Amino acid sequence: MKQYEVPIPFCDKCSMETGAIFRHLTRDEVDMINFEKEFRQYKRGEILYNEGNRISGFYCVNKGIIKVFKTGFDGKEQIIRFAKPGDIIAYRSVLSNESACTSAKVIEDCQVCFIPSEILIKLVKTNSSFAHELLKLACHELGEANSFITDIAQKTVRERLAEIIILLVNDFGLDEQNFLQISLTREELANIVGTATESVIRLLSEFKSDKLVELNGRKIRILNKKGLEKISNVFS
Amino acid sequence: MKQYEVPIPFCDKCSMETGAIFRHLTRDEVDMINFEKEFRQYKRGEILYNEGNRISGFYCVNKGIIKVFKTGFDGKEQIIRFAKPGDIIAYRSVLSNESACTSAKVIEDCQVCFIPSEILIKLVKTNSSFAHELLKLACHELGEANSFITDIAQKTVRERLAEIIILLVNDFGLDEQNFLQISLTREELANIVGTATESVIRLLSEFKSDKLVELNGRKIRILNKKGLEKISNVFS
DNA sequence: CGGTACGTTGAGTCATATCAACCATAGTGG
DNA sequence: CCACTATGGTTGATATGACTCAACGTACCG
Repeated sequence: MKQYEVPIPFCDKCSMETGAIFRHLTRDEVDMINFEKEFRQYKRGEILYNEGNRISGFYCVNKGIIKVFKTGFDGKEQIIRFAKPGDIIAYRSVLSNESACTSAKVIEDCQVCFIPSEILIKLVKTNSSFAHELLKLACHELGEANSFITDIAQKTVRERLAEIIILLVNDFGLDEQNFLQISLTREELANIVGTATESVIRLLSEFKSDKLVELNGRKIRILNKKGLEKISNVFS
Repeated sequence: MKQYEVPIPFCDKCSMETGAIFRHLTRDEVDMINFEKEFRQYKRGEILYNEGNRISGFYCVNKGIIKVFKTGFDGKEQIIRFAKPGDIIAYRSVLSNESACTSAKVIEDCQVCFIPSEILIKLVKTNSSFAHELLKLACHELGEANSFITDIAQKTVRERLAEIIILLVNDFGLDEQNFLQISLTREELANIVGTATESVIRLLSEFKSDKLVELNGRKIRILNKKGLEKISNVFS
């Protein structure tokens, strides 16, 4: 009956992480989550939930990377954001009491805690710092969404691709050899930028010619971050 | 010393409106807002606040229409949303404690209540239903932003223009003669859709040729809503 | 060894942006 | 009352970024 190789992590970790919303919970509240939550593991390609689903809880990512995307009219994915350890997903649907407006799929094998909706609602009702923290989170994401809308509407694909690479660097970091710490297919990159796969390929190899990046399959090595920033028109 | 012709409205109205976030406030809380708020009037073209400003409160719209937009790299506006009576704006910045990520400009002469940040924060802390309601609002807007991102990234300008017209109809309604109840310049339309003014002009006159709309200056009369929906690929 | 998913490259097309000229309207000031 | 100016709307010509389609290469997997 031993289904998991890994021990179920306690949420104490999440609750201590700076940046995680759980840091405003009391000891008792963390214990309650630990008691009520369900631990789950998923492999690359697996789906946590689908657009349109009624959601019965939200997820806190413990390990791995998840992409959150929306399926457009013709079936093309638009990646909205990524979730990495410490991030929560699906809270939007729970709180707005709407069905999921996005789907979530695993990019890198992951471990998550699934926490029932009632817990989230209860915490919002009883712990006002936590509610405030969630509001901050939602409002912050809203600000990012606004920026993204403006970018997609106004920038060229070239600018957007450069910008997305920068954002990925900031979110996931580089290893010792300056390789981006998240590996995406060209199609996935295209689905963030909002363009065709072939366009990403062509632009990436342009960036390569211009000595901005080095490509090794899905691994992207950043050679000239400043140069990319300049192309992306990120500042001013 | 009589500066305003209109009597200062009490927020009781706002607090009773269905859909407005204030409906979960107690009598005392509404009274507090009435006491602390500042009543302001603005004419078309005036600016409530600018991108980058530190915001010391949020606005509740009592009358008129306001556009909320972001200024892109080359100075082009991207309209993010409109606010009409009952809506609140700038709450995002207050709650996330960031400076304004958008600007707000009057489209149609308006009256607003300006409510200091502290009040909002205090209400979030003391009234958990109100906090929950705000969370619902923010999460709902987040869902809309996600849809918009997907649309801009994947749909053609033609589809988006049709969709925006539908959305405006749903938000602002039609008068007895089916004229859209908000009047925007072609440039403003372009700045919602994310395209060039000339493209909007050309597409609008195509829609006119196709008997979908009738144009009379800035007034748009809807002749065939179903037809526009079909073009926009809103459903399915 | 075939199959499937991903990556790459080239050629052709089209939607949309850009540039430029022009018209209409309304407000301003002499 | 009339230039004068600003703002917005329209149209045409032209350029081009980006998409589509198609073919082919590559790699991993059972």
